[in-house]
Amino acid sequence: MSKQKRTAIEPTREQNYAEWYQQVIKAADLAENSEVRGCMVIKPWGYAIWENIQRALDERFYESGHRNAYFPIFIPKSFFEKEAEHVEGFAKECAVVTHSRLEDNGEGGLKVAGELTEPLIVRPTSETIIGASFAKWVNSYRDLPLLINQWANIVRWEMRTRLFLRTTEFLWQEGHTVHENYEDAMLETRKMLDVYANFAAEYLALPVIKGEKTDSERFPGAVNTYCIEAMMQDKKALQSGTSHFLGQNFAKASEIKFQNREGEMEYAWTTSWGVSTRLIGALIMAHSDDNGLALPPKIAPSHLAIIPIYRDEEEKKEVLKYCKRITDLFVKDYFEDVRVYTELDDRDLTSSERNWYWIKKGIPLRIEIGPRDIASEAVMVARRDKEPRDKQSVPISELHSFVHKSLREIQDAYYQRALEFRKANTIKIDDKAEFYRFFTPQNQNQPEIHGGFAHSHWCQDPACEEQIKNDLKVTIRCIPFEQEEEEGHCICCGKAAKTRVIFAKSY
RNA sequence: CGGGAUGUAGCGCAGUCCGGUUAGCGCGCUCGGUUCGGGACCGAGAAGUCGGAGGUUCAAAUCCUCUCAUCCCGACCA
Repeated sequence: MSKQKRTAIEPTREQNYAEWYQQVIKAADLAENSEVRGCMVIKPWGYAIWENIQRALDERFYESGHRNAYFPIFIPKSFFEKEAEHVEGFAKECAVVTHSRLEDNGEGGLKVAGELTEPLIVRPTSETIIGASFAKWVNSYRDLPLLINQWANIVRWEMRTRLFLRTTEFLWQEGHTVHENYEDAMLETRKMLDVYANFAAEYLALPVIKGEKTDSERFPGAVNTYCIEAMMQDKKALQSGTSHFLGQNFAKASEIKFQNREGEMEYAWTTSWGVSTRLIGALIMAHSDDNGLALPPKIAPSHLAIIPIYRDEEEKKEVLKYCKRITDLFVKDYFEDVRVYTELDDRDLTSSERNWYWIKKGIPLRIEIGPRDIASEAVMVARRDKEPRDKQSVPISELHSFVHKSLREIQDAYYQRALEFRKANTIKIDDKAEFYRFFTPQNQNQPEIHGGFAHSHWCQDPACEEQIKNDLKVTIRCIPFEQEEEEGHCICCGKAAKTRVIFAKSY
């Protein structure tokens, strides 16, 4: 059949986006569903991406004065109850530990025993348990600001899960800070959102929109929730990170008080902010294509796949010797702040099979090395951002600089492509009928990829937000920071409105 | 938790309506040979509690009852 048109991933994005996403993960061997409902196993290639995310973010947190610490996975129920909105927001998705022991049930099985006097909640987020520590640590304005970060796992008992995007247990980072006043806390909240946005752009090659959540989407217990929103290739929005200004709400709940410069006792101002393994989902859906994963070099676990090509043992020996010269060029080599790693793939498979294997894994560069290259003192280099058969010969003498130049170009190309995709699918809409048309698929039974980001006016009435959500499954992703004041009419009710918000379908 | 569907080899499926030798097919896996810079080909082979329990029957993957699990659509969400 027409081999030229065969894609490594089936179905394609166009055919069935949700299934395509699953297949990309499988083909790249990033993760798999575990035996435990809703929980995933993150495999080495996927976990390495997470470690790279950690490394880059951790450095930024440290540079901005934050220090890592670790708090318990269990939160006593009573702690959780202290902040009313907070409880309400998370109550429906908590895993609760009620017993401490297993006993023989007399039928070859086990029964739970040892009921706890107070149930423990497996943290869905740590504001309350960390608050309890902070209450002890903060006594004076001289103790502030207190800047703490925790890398941890979290459990939220979601109904429907999808690898990386929404799993019952997930990995994340949660920053928790305490400040003397409103301004400092607000500054911190916004600063960390910038850290996230810059990280997303520079490392994940992911352009994001910074903005504020509406009341209905706000973190339970927060005063303001800020977020970064990214557009996936199915034109849906993915919330990729959040930063919360908590005001004095949690300080009051946890009794975080300090003696201020005037000698009076005062409740502190706190913030919290986080990103999770969901970022890997964002990464996948932003850049991957119908041939599988595509990784920006600054976040890729490995950068060069070296594929030796030979016919017999004798040729193999010679080619491998030549390969050693190539790998030696990149020993302890750095692409900007990222360590360059190479993968020598001399498995007993055909060269094309090995080639496609690395294409599906998203490795930025593939280097084919065979007898012809030895003769010409060169190698064949292929880039993941170009067509699979698009290869070029590069002399060994230029290979190191060529690789570095290419890595930079690939990183930029992914960012540009994602940015252009978002631009092409973002429009201003002022007419209600057009708005409804924009978010309605042609084929209701099997909705095609449609919609995008709609910048439209909103009157701030939650009823309008609710109406749109019910009619179209479209929500306000955020009220973007960057926009010019422009009088208009609410896209739903038509009343006068001053700001445009971003409407989109979302994950 | 409501509506729909599916459980058969590692993966993807056929067979079930209409019960009948040894439960098939594709991919993958193992071995041998030929290949090898666009996902190789030929030959041989291994691999299955037909989700589980109970029932009907001379006979059950197939019919009946119960049960468990998964997926999709809703409500919920980093």
